[in-house]
Amino acid sequence: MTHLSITEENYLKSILKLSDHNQTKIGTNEIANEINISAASVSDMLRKLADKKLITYQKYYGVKLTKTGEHYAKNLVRKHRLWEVFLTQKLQFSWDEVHDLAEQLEHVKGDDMINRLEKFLGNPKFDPHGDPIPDTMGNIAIRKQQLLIELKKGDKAVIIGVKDTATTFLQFLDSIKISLGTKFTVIGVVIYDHSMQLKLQDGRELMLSQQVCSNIFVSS
Amino acid sequence: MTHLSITEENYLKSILKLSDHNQTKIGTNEIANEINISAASVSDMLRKLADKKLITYQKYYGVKLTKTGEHYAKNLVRKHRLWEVFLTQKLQFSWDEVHDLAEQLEHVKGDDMINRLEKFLGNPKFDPHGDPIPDTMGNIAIRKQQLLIELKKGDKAVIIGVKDTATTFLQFLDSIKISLGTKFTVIGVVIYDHSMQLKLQDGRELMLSQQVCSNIFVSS
DNA sequence: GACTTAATTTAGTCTTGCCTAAAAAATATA
DNA sequence: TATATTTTTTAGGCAAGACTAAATTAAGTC
Ligand SMILES: [Mn+2]
Ligand SMILES: [Mn+2]
Ligand SMILES: [Mn+2]
Ligand SMILES: [Mn+2]
Repeated sequence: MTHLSITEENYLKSILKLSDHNQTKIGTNEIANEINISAASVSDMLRKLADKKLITYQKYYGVKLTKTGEHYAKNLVRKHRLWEVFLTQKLQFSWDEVHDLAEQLEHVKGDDMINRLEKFLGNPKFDPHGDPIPDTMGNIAIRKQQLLIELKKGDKAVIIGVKDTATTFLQFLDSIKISLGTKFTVIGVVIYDHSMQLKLQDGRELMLSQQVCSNIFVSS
Repeated sequence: MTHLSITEENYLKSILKLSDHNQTKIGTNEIANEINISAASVSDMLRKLADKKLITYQKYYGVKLTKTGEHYAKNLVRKHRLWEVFLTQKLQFSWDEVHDLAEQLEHVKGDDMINRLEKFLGNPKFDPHGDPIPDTMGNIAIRKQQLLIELKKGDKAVIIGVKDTATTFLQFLDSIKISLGTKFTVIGVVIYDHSMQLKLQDGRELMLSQQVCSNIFVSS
């Protein structure tokens, strides 16, 4: 495999992210928006990535990762998430602090290092935000999960991930002592604004807004 | 402190390395040779580094790090060596495999991360090659050490570092089961070529060439 | 001290990755 | 279908960091 620049890696990662659960082709503007770069620059880079057979690109009609491109992108996600686990599990960072550091660490070359890191961490399957860690082949564990917002009164579930990983959101969850693994029962749903009232395993009762509930993944 | 590019960091690191135990100014060619870049390119960069007050630079008369430049350079060395300890102690890499990975890891920004890493590693004072790890202030522990080649027949000592860290040299030492901490007595010095005969603590006897003995640091 | 050689800097280019402004193509609207 | 709007691409530039070739300065030699 050829050596990719950090920039190229980041483009592939963005395209993968935008493709998630979405087969259709990705537009230039979407990518530009995702990585905060002008559409003109993205257009330039797409041509280069297509030349390298990392994406299929038809002018004016969007892009899609090739198998090769997808492989690189998933490997990058794998590295990102393993480093996030390292930072939280070994260096005691909290889940809202690790993303930016992982953005840098993911570009360090050395698959052997990453495989050793994975083993050192005890072969984790999910990162600190509940996102699955691809294996060396790019395979990703599928979990049956749904958004908290989709639950009904009386449903019991456990929190297994967050959709939004913004610092403010994660810190808010910390402040109300909610984390991955927290078990609860839905004891009410407000019709007016779709806030949800939960009863946690530890006995506490909590009211969460629709926006919050739309960004928490649960498993029943 | 301003943000330095990886390139700038590497120039500072090279200048520090070349300055080691050597107060005189460093020449353009020396740097060019150290980082495998043309002298013309080095000349360009020196002007830029001088503009940023990271080095003092007088055209045609060489360069020297400023206090600021030295601080950056030592911090880089600190990061490099801590990552090398991580790779050997936690990921089980051997001492001949870690340098290139550390060359990448040292450029990851985040002093907090490095301080946590240091603590996680148990505040090591030396890296896997016996080189001292600067503290956050850039202070470096001084050890009384000398080269093996300087010893005389009958001297007892312990190996505490290597001067050459080339893969082939380190693998050679592995192959003859010599590592940091190995204790020995000099039982003979060949007059003809200055090879040295050692008796190790485990009873083995070894003959080492002058070149090998010139690249091993010992403490008595 | 003049001449030769070595070290260093300058001049002119190249590539990567970004930008803005303008042109072109696709899509939406009437 | 013609026009307006949005999206995307092209054109032209810029900065960083590299190169080679040429010019300049310093250092060494007779
Ligand atoms: Mn992340
Ligand atoms: Mn994550
Ligand atoms: Mn090293
Ligand atoms: Mn080292």
